[in-house]
Amino acid sequence: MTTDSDTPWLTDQEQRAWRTHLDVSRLLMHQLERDLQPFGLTNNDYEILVNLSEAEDHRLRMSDLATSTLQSKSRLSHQITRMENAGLVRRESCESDRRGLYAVLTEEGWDTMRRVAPHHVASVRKHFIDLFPAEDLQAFRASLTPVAEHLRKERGGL
Amino acid sequence: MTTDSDTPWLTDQEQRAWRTHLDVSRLLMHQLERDLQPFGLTNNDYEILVNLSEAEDHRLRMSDLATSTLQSKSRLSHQITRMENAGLVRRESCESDRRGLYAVLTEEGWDTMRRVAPHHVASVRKHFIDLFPAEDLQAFRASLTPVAEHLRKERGGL
DNA sequence: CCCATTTAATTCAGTATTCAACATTTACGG
DNA sequence: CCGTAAATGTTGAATACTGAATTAAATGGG
Repeated sequence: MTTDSDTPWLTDQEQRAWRTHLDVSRLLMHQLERDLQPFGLTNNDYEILVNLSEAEDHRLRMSDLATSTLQSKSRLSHQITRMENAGLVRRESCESDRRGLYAVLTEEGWDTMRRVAPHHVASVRKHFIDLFPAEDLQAFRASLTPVAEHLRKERGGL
Repeated sequence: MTTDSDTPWLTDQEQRAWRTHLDVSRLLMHQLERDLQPFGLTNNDYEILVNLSEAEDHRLRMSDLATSTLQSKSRLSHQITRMENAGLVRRESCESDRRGLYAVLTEEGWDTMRRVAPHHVASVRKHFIDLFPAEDLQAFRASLTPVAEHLRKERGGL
C-alpha cells in the first residue's frame, strides 16, 4: 500500500522545474495559436501542412500522419475533413491497399504553407528558440530526448 | 516585406530541440491523463484540486483560479460546473465584491486530492522528473524560466 | 481456399472548449 | 452624485475532441 509518508514528494527544485515546464508548454501553444490566427490556421492545421509538405509527393497515409502528429485516428479523420472543406488537402484512395487513403496537399495548401511558414518560424524564434543562450539549447534538447524516448515506448495507442 | 530567402529558418539543432519539446509536452500530457483515469479525474480536474488545496481556506476567486491555471474564464466556469456536479467543489458567493464567487474544495474534493496526489506525483516522477540526471534538472529549469517570463508578458487575455 | 484476426479508416454519441453576447456590480472622471 | 467604462462571471451556440462501435479490406494459419 501507499501511505502518505512513503510518497516521494517533489522537492522544491523539482516542483519548480515541473511547473515551469507545464506553464511554458501551455503558454507557448497559446501564443503560437494566436500568431497563426491572422492566417486562418490553427496549430493543428499547420502541423498537418508541415508533415505533408515534407513528405514524398506531398502525400501521406492517414495512419502515418496520425502517428507522426501524435493524434488518434479519429481526431485526424475529423481534422482532415475540416482541412478538406477549407481546400488545403484532399483525400485520395490508395492503389496498393484498398483500405487505405492518402491525405494530399492541394495547390492551395502548398501555397498557404509557403506563405505562412516564414511567419510561423519567426514566431517560434521569438517566443522560444531565441530566448535560449546558444549553448543551452543543445543541453536542453539532450535532456529532453530520453524523456521523449521513454514516453514513446510507454504509450500504447493514443 | 518578408521574402523566402530572408527567413531565418531553424537550423538542424534548433529544429530538433523544438520538435522534441513539442513531442514531450504532448506525450507527457497524454500519459499523465492516462495515469489519472483510474481515479476518474482529468489533468484539468487535478490541477484545480491542487490550486484549491494550496490556497488559504481551500478557496479561490474564480478569476484568480482562471489566471493561475491559465484558462479562460468561460472554460473555467464550465470546468467548475462539472466538478460541482461531481461533488469535488462548490461555489460560494463573495461578501466583499458581490460580482465575485469563490470556488471552494468540498470534503470529498479534499479527500480525493489526498488519495490521488501520491499516485500523481509518482507518475510525474516516473515519466519526467526521474529521467533527468540530477544536475540537468536545475539547468533545464534555468533555461525555461526566461521563456515562461517572456510568454507571461506577451499574452494579453487567454 | 476459408475463416478468424488484424489493420485502415470513419462514424456516432457524449463530452469539452471556444467565442461572443449578456447581466450584474464596481470604479472612476467630471 | 451621475453616467460611462471596466471587471466579474455565466450562458448558449458552434466547433472540436474522445472512445467505442462499425465497415471494409488484407493477412495468415490450417
